[in-house]
Amino acid sequence: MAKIKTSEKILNCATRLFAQHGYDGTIMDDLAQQCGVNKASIYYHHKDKATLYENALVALFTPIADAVVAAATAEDGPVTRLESHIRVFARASAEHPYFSAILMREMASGGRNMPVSARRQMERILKRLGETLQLGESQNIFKPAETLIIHFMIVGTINLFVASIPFRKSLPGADEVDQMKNFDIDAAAMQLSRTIVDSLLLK
Amino acid sequence: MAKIKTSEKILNCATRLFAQHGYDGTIMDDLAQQCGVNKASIYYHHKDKATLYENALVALFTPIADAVVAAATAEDGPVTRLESHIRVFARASAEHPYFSAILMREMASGGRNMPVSARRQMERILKRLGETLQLGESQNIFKPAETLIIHFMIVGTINLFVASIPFRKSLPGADEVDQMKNFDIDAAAMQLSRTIVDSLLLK
Amino acid sequence: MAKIKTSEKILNCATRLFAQHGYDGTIMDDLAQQCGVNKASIYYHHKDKATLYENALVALFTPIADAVVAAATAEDGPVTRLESHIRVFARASAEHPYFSAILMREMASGGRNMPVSARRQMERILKRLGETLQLGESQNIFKPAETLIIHFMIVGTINLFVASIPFRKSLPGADEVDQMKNFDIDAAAMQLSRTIVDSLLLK
Amino acid sequence: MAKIKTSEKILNCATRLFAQHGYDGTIMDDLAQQCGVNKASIYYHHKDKATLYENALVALFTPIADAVVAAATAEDGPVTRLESHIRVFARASAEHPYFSAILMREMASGGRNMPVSARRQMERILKRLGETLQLGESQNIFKPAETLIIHFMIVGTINLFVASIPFRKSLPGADEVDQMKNFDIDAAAMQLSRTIVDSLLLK
DNA sequence: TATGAATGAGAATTCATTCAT
DNA sequence: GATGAATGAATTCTCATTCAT
Repeated sequence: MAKIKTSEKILNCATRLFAQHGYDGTIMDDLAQQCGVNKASIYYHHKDKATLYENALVALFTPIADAVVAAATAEDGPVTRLESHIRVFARASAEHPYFSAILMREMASGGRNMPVSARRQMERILKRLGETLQLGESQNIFKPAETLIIHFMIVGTINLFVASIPFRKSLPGADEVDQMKNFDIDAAAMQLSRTIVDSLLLK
Repeated sequence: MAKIKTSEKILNCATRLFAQHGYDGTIMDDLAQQCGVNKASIYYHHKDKATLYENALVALFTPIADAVVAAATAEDGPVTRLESHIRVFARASAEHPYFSAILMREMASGGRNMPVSARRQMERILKRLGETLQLGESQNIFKPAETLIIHFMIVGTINLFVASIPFRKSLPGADEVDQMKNFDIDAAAMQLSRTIVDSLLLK
Repeated sequence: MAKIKTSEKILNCATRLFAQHGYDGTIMDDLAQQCGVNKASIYYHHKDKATLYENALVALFTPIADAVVAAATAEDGPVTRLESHIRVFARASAEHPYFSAILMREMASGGRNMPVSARRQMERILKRLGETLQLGESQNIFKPAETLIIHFMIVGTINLFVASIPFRKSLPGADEVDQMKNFDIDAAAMQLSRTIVDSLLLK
Repeated sequence: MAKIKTSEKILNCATRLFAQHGYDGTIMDDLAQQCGVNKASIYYHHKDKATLYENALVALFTPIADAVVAAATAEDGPVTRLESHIRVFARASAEHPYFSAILMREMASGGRNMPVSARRQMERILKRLGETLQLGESQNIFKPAETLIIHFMIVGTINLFVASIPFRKSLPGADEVDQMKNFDIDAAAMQLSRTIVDSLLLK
């Protein structure tokens, strides 16, 4: 069993803390303690807090963008391609639970502080969506639509869904089937997908 | 011309800073400077930072929930009621530009730190939406749907749209009609509305 | 008895520590303790360590330059003027015992880090000396000489003399009249003065 | 071409850094980087920072004291012996440019931290000067004078002259013959020499 | 000998909050 | 109500030194 390198251990731990508490709310002392390394080690591997944040975001955003772009490419028709785009984005968000929280905070800041390299990844996703919608339009399958709005719809909805899971889990569950207890990301993605596709299809 | 009371001046300024920088990123010194009052005055009027945050959130969330609830009530049919719900929520979000940023940060934190009084307001909005959807279902106009997902769709989309306006405005706009420059909240609300309603309507 | 303002108390104390330990060797914690104020108070009054250093140097160098310039002006002939220049510089150095140590360290650094405002004061002294030598030359009393060398002779000698007093005081004084125990600044100034004037006078 | 031993490479580099930044201002990380060795290697060769400093100072001070003592010995008369003392000290200082800076810092600290072995070297120089002056007095060539003052005059002047060269070189030289641009150590030594001898000679 | 990694003890600076007037 | 000053408790970052290989 290969030993996880300290540098990565710090990065993983930092990602979690940044997601939970935000940049300013994350304390380097806590980070050191939580990953069981000396505080100075963090600085040995990651220059400073800002750089650590950048490193964490790039490591987090890149595989998600990769997955979404690859998934959309694998499909032929615009409908299945769009469905795939949404499903894979939703699953990737659920699998990297820190992604949504971090992205939401960044969007809340107007993206002003988001490292350029992380922003690039979001742009890759947006661009792919635009191509898919364009494909649908050109085949007279989709109505014309604002890519950006659709993008926000997907990202905003999934983000909220995923980021609110811990909160909803913590609620005193009065009812097992209580909708506040709905954590099934695939079901959510499917409803979102159907909603968007339905509204895009030319009758 | 009525003089704005110091207490309110502080509250307004604080709301902006909390939206821009988050709770941890907001510094009391800056706040004092930006509203032109002495730092000690803040404490004279607002106990401490946490209380100030609560006060700011309640003052921000309440009128928005009021507007949404009132708007939905004013309509008769489920479709117009839902449309009204979305349109008013979108407009209110755009008019209180700090609302979206703050709500997004809170959701990113899983709502763990959101003052109860602020959370109540979000629950009022969610409840109203549930009633509207239920009305549509009982009249055989809407398919059954998960209220929470629809709620996240509305809130997530509008939040992202509004919160990203400053960022998008700051982009070097190559093209005037560039969609990244789309700031028309009513148009965005309408597309969102159509998307959701289309997908809900029984064919 | 007027209360010494905290800001000045800090400045005085800082001047001493900077003289004794140099910029890098001076620790803000120690400073706070030694002047009996809270560490944060230092930052309330003086922005940061570098600024504090600047403030200390200006407050230290200015009165010395003032005294030297004024003294030279009060005399008529070049000889008495030069003697006065040296004597007053020596006395001022002895009265502000931190001046010599700080100046020596700055010269050791090649003056690279000396705040401009402090450097200005040294330039005033050098300029005054140049005028005095020029006066002597024009009256056929002095031989031509390099102002800078004479300046270094005065400053270097007095600096060493004054800065070494604490060290020499700490020596186990075998003999009361041991020259290493010579602390009489006026006598030292006089010998220096005579040395320089003798060598300058046209025979 | 003999390979410079790591140990010496470190020592040379350390001497420069100590001269430029002082003991406290010299950082072991920088030292390692600047001499291109691993930080741990420094400790392999030199125990710790304090010891390294001692080693550097002894290696620097010893040849200078040797040269001065030897030079004075080679001359017969007190005048030429004194002139030689000054000239050789000046040249040695100029050839070992780090000597002046380090000595000035040590004097600024009152010599409190100077390694004993380094101090010994300065004492050899002082002792030799005393003997030369004594010789002049006993031959009725020199007036009585305080050895220590003469020593300070020599050391203080030359130190300042040498240590300020880098700074003066960095000045925007308006004029080529500008005296601030005077770097000729021999000329400076000669003027200093003449000044001191003139004032010592019995008329 | 050499080196990448690790670390305890600092050291500079910040920040929410309080106090005296 | 308002304000300049003060402060204790963090918080980020540094640095001399050591360790394992």
